[in-house]
Amino acid sequence: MYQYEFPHPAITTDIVLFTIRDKQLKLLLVRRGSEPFKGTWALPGGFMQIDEDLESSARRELAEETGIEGVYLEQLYTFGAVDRDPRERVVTVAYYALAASDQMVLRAATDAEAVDWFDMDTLPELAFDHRQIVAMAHKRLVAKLDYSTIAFQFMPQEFTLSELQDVYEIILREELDRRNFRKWILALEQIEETGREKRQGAHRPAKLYRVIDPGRVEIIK
Amino acid sequence: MYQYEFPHPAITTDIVLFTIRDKQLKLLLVRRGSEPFKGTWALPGGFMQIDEDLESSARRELAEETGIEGVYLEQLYTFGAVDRDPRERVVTVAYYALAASDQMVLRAATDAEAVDWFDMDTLPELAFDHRQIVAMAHKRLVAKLDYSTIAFQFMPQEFTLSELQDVYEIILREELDRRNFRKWILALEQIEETGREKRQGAHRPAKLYRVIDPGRVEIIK
DNA sequence: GCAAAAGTGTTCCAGATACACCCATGT
DNA sequence: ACATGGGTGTATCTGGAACACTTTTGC
Repeated sequence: MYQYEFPHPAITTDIVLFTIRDKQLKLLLVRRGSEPFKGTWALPGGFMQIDEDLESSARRELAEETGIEGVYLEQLYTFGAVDRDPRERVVTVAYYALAASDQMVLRAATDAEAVDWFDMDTLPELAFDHRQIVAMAHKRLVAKLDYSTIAFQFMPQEFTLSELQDVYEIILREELDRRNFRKWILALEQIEETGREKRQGAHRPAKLYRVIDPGRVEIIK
Repeated sequence: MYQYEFPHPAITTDIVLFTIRDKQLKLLLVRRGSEPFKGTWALPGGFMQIDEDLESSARRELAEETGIEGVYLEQLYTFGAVDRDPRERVVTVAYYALAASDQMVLRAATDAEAVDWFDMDTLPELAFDHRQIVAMAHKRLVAKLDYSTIAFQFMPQEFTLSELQDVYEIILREELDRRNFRKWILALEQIEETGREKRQGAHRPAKLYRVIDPGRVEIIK
């Protein structure tokens, strides 16, 4: 038992992990194995330990619940409505995360818990205020596409310009002119040719590119 | 005494309140009246109550410690390094706030506490990790000036275009062309003439303007 | 009449947009 | 040979940047 002179809230971290698969923007959810909201889909996340910092907590929860490690992670917003958890006062620090779908090995579902990817436009009912958290993360993702190089976080090590353009088109939900897109993305000087090609199907092979500084997300304005 | 099965951190809110006064960007600080960091300047803020939400906590602390109410307030970032407070584990949700200096009546200092405004370029030593919090708030303020109408939050009800331009120049630390600034700011259609003038000194009077929707901060891209 | 800030338009440049044809491959 | 996606250049438009003189007032 831990005792305090005045009441303390609990702190959780929740992670909104996006990826792109099958030409769709996907969101990772876990099915809750315990009350409250048992059986309902929710964001991966959970209680912060007293001796770990916030980002470590988010990474640990993501790894424990889904087996996923090493993704791009950024703090999103902190949600603290008084009644957002029926058990006790819980403040959650939400993160959003992006990953290339080929980087991820989903852990075989532990316990009775299930983990799965959902299309952003056909999400199930979500536990707590997770719908609101997802909405904010999605808005931020769309906004950041315009003024940062965050889209590269969705790409595998090598990719074609068409694949990269697909990512932008899927997230922005609009078609882009191929020539203008290529001019723009190359002018950023954030990607370079690998010298290799991707042959696929009955047409001209596409040059493969890599991100010059894969860990970094640049503000491009 | 309050008991929990596992240890809970404390949650605080801290407020980085900016204003513009004497052609300088100023920051509000309070001198700590108790340990730790007794006597050191710090951001206004304090422990969140178990039955209030985060923003309410920030507004309450600001009002209690400084007497200031009704300012523009926006969540900044949540700081949770394990050792950021020597007493116990404390996670702080930082807010930044902006106000017109004429709107604010500083409360006469209560207790042994002092409250004062400091120039951003001559800040004293700060308690905890507040220097880092201030740095992030300042960076955000400068960035938001470019893509939102946040600067209006510094203005009194009626103001001249020169006064508004001063605000931009002080925060951006660069001079702006008067004609271009006026063209740009009027094209936003966020301010309108009041029909009144400001006569001051031996020169042509300036038209007074007001913000059309003072509560709102628009993203202008 | 003079000092001091307010007010006002046009030119220029750079970055974004629109747009169509040839290329290399597999079948 | 043909179907498929890959690759490329130019003309136009638009928003931002540079730039100087006249107006109104108080003293």
